[in-house]
Amino acid sequence: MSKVTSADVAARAGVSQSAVSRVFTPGASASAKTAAKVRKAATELGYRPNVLARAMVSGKSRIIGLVVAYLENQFYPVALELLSNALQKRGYHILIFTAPNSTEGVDSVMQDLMDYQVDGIIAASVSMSSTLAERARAAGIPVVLFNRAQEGGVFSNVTSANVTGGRVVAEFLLAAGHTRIAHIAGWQGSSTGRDRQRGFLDVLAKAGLHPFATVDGMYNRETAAACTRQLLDGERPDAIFVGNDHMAFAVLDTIRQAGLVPGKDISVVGFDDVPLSAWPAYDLTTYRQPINRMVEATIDLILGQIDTGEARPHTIEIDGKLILRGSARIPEGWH
Amino acid sequence: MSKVTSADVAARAGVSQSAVSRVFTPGASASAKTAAKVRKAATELGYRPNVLARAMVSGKSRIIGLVVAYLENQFYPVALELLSNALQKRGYHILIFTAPNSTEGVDSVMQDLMDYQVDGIIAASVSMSSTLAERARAAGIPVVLFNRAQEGGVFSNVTSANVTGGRVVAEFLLAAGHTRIAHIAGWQGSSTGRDRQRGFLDVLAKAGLHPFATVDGMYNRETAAACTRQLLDGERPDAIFVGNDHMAFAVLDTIRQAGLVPGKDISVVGFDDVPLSAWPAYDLTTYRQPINRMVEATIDLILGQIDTGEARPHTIEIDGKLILRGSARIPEGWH
DNA sequence: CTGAAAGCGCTTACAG
DNA sequence: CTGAAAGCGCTTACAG
Repeated sequence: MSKVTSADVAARAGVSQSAVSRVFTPGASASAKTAAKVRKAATELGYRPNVLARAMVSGKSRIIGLVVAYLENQFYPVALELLSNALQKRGYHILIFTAPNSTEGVDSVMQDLMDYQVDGIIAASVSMSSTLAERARAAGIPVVLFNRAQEGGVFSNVTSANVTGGRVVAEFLLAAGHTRIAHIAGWQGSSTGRDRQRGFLDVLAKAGLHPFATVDGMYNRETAAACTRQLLDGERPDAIFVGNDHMAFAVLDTIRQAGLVPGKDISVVGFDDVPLSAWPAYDLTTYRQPINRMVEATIDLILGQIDTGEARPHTIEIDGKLILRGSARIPEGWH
Repeated sequence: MSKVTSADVAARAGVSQSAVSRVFTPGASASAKTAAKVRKAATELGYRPNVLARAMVSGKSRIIGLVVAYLENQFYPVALELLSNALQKRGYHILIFTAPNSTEGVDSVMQDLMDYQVDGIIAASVSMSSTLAERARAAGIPVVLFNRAQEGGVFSNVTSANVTGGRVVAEFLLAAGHTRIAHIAGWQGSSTGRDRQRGFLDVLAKAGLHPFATVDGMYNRETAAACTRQLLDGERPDAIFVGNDHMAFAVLDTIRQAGLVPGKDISVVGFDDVPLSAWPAYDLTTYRQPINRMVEATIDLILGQIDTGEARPHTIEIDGKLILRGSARIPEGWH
């Protein structure tokens, strides 16, 4: 019940309250003798500095707000864990906000976040209004969009090379000799969904090939499964590029339920390379988003902006890589 | 850059700073006229109360610390999302700490957590020392262990009926006529791993059956896969009870790689019923932990203790349910 | 209902 | 190096 304060420690150690504070402030000046007395008293009393009080006066909460939506998609728990570990190592912690998918929802959540005086905000897989951007800027809080870009360049963002990824997948499927290539796209309300689709269709067009079909899978399992059932009805595609792995699993399930064999009867390629993609049950060929490097870049960016106080928007795009597995026919010479 | 404070709003509205505070404090008294003036000024200035300052004086941060470890196991992201949503709805937010698996690691993380003056702590899938328990109690911070029990009853905890679950699985496999039943157990350093195993072996023993083998899978994919390969070498078990779904997926993968068919050549039963278990690629028979009810109970418990200030340890155990799918032979009369 | 004032637990110039 | 004092942005008795 008893909160031990620096004054309590000061009294017991026979020094001033300021002295106690200095001993617990890295870089502050305190004699070895004072430090020893203070530490002893602190230990005896079980004293630990109140981070909130420190945050109030220093203006630094050492809290990073994280807005996250699709936790069913394994990409995000993985990112969350990496982010949290790396931040913890640097003395920061994550205050988590699960956001509804709408811009208004995100805005209200972001507002909440700012009320906590977070030092920075990482928004994973969400978009937000420019009003909010203005507020964050006014408050001097750096914001980084993770795995999502934004029109107008008001926010910093870290993504993989989505357009290139889409292109590579198209080249891969073309090289394998596929001619009836469908695309179950990522949500077209998101930059990732649009960019991957754009790169993909671009290459197809250049090759003079019309896509067999292009539909919005909404980054949703059920939608993707329904789309697949429809595609399988009648004349079938011989390949499907799916906007992310999470949907691709549903596509593979549906294909198998139709009695077809992925990689033989029909090639399937995903996007992300979440851990599950490598498990034998799916063995999914997919374009890897280098999540480790995306997380590092995000952390460097946001901590850098917190340290320097400079918050100009940066755009970072990290190269991905096609990972060849069993769900798609492999063209000669690819590996 | 400019932080707008209640004093700024007061100046613009022509009232005292206390009046501004009251307008933003639910339940405090302020005339409609004052409230209107204040709200107008606040909106114009973009004022929002500083949650940290409020926390300092009220002693309530409205932050719940969450300690979590195994985010690869889908059970935890799901729990995290449910927890976060429910808490957000009640005006609380989650400060997240990813913990190493050791007791010391957890202790240091918990200490960090308490420095943030969290109102309560939820520890998912981790154990911690009784020293820490003492500290939390001294600080008046309620702690709830989620999906883990603790010796000595110092902490509150919410689990499913793990012993019963183990028993039910054993009865199920026995009823299906299996006689060479192996157990790849959950980590024996955890209460869940031990309890499930105990219930399971208990029923087998009462039926006069020796388990075909019992090994510790450590809640780890690779370990579980290695154990499975070993079990498949030579005379095989005809059924395997796996300590959680996360391991069971590796077991199913391994069985298939050996050219065997789960549910026909060998029955596999997991524990948890994570979303992936229902996907056709795995179609895993498993004992469901009712995660929604576990989350509700956890939140009721911790918010209740925060409100009342009473923090006696409570132990809550929630009934689970066996979910029948294709990975295990179904005995007559079961459904 | 409302304002002046104290105080939450710290950090940080300012003198010494 | 060290202490006294101001101040971070609020809430909350206390008078009126």
